[in-house]
Amino acid sequence: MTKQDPVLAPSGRRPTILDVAAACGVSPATVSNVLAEKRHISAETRALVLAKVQELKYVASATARGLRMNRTWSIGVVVGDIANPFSPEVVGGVEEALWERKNNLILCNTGFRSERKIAYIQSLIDKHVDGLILVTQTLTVKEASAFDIKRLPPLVTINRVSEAIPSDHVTVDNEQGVTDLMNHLFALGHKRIAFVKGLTSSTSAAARHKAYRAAMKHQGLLVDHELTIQGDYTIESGAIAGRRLVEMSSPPTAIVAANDMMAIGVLGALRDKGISVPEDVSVAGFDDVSISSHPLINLTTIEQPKYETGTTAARLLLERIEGGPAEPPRVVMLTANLKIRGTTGRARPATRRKLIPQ
Amino acid sequence: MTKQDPVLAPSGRRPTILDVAAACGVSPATVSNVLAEKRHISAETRALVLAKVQELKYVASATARGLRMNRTWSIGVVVGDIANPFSPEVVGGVEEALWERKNNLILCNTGFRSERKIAYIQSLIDKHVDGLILVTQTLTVKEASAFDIKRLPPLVTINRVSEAIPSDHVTVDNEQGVTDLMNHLFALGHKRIAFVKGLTSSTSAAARHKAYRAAMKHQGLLVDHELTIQGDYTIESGAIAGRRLVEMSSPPTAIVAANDMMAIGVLGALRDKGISVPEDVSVAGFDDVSISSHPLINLTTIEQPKYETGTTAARLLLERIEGGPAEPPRVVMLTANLKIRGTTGRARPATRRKLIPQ
DNA sequence: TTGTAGGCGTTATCAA
DNA sequence: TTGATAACGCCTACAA
Repeated sequence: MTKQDPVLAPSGRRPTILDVAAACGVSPATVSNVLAEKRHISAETRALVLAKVQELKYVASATARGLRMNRTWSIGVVVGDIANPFSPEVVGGVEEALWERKNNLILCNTGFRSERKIAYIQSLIDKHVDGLILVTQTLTVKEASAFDIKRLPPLVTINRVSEAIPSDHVTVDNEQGVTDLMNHLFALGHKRIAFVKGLTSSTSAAARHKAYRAAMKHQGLLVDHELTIQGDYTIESGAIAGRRLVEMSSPPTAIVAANDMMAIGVLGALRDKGISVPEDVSVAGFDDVSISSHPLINLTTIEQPKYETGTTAARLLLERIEGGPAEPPRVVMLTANLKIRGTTGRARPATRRKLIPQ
Repeated sequence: MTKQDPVLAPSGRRPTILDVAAACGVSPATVSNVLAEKRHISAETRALVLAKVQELKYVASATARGLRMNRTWSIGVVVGDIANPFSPEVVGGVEEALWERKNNLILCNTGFRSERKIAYIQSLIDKHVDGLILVTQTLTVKEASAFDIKRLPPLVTINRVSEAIPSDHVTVDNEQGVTDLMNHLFALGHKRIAFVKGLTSSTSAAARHKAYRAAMKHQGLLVDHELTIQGDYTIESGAIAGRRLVEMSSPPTAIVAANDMMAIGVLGALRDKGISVPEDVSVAGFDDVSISSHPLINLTTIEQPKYETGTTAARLLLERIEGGPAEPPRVVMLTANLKIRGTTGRARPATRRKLIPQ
């Protein structure tokens, strides 16, 4: 004889709305309405239903509800590299905002591989996510052609405008940030300032580079193309750039990297070469990743409000999902804050170094 | 006529299996079978169906399929703090392994808040995830009582054994790692070694602390309780611990932290106080977070293979999901690797410091 | 205030 | 080798 628990549904099987309805002697519709608080239900039945729901630990199946309502309360978040300190901070913000609205976050890590990005987005479409957030990623026209654009859910991009598809966009004021930083360096007497670029495909990287050149010109300085080095936002690329720069016959007195990770890479390379920062060279980054404020790094940088970037993107997306497509694409540009720390200082007279044999 | 914006006005209705069936003049069952490769279909119809599928860009709705098959191909991953550098590396590993098996990752960030953990797990149950991975988190008996345990999907815990529920478990050999590190310090002449503990609730933190005490005893050294400081795995708690330790009347010659973030906090505090590492004090951590190997940090630590921890956990989980609950819980213990870097050196003679006035 | 019934898009079972 | 049909669990017109 099997011992039946009168309260719990048969082991493992979760109770359905029918079980609750039966237990209460009402119709499933009533149970649904009690839970959805859609139409008025007599206090009596309401109480009964709620009691039974609790007793049976009934929770509606999100799958069934999703099928019926054509919603999943899930948002796909596509990042290039979750291990890059920038990503988790943004993702943390997205997560928080989604949590507040009872949505879930499906994390997709592309490793910046195009095919994987496409495959992931396709699978997100299959899963019927309600929306998509692209973190420092975009959809090229070519990539977008891989699937039926009409079936893409609402989209928000972070730090990189979407090429193929109009979408809401959250970014930081790159131009202002870099300009502030450059002025800080000019004030310190720097004239020979190098720039480590980010990926060319990145809108924000491009904007930062552009602002650098504009600031140089505005200051009446020549932009030496030798002093612009291509990086890819990784710490390693920063280290390589750093080595190259200090080995030059007439090296820069300051190095600006398009993000903190590269700046930190530069710092590492300089340390390995025994070059003092900021006495010999000044270094600065962009983002203000959490480790940058550590006393041992102490990097002068431009803060991008990463967490806020994430929450903002999520909220724009949820509004769009609820509100419908009526409004035109929105762009939110958060302010960049210059954080002056220990890696920038007065420029060493440019001539001195030349006398030192390589 | 309104110009339709493809993304902002999304949801061109996606074709269903019925559309494909109709277009081919076959039954939906046949389409399903072609796609699932379940039963034999004549080459002719097969080709026809596949062609139409391509033409219509038909993809089965994961929601409908999930409802029918009682599977979602989604795994919930619950982390305490996604911004802690440890998390993204593990999550990256999980993500990769899930990707290989075409599963998705639903990320839940609890901020170590119990109610949020409960609410998240409940929502994951609602969503019918096929499995759950708890990263440096556990379910206490009390927490587990919040929902019907029978309805919990298969579970894998990382770095913290599950109290309430039997589950597969992936961790690192904490004891061996700490023992190796302690022997390294002993060999350098350290006797007065402090320990910064992790959260008491963490199994791995407890194991690391235990191994520290065992090593001290085994070496015939007294464990001075003053030298054990409670931290919480954050960089701030490490900084606080560091300050307290060096302000002691007879400070330690070496400080071991239960994780890298706290060790890095210690380093920051020492730097702020002008104390040289490793000349005045040696410092070591546990995890080998990516920044630890940077030339400016250069932290001696014990590597936990984080990425591999993630992939292993995911694979155990997927096996369990496919294979059923038959087998008993498994434990995988990865080996810990001591990484000797620049923050550990010969012990300064214990007497010297006493002469220097505070 | 409540109940009935249809359908969301699949897959599985049975029948042909 | 293929087709019809019944679920899966829910929400929501429409009816009562």
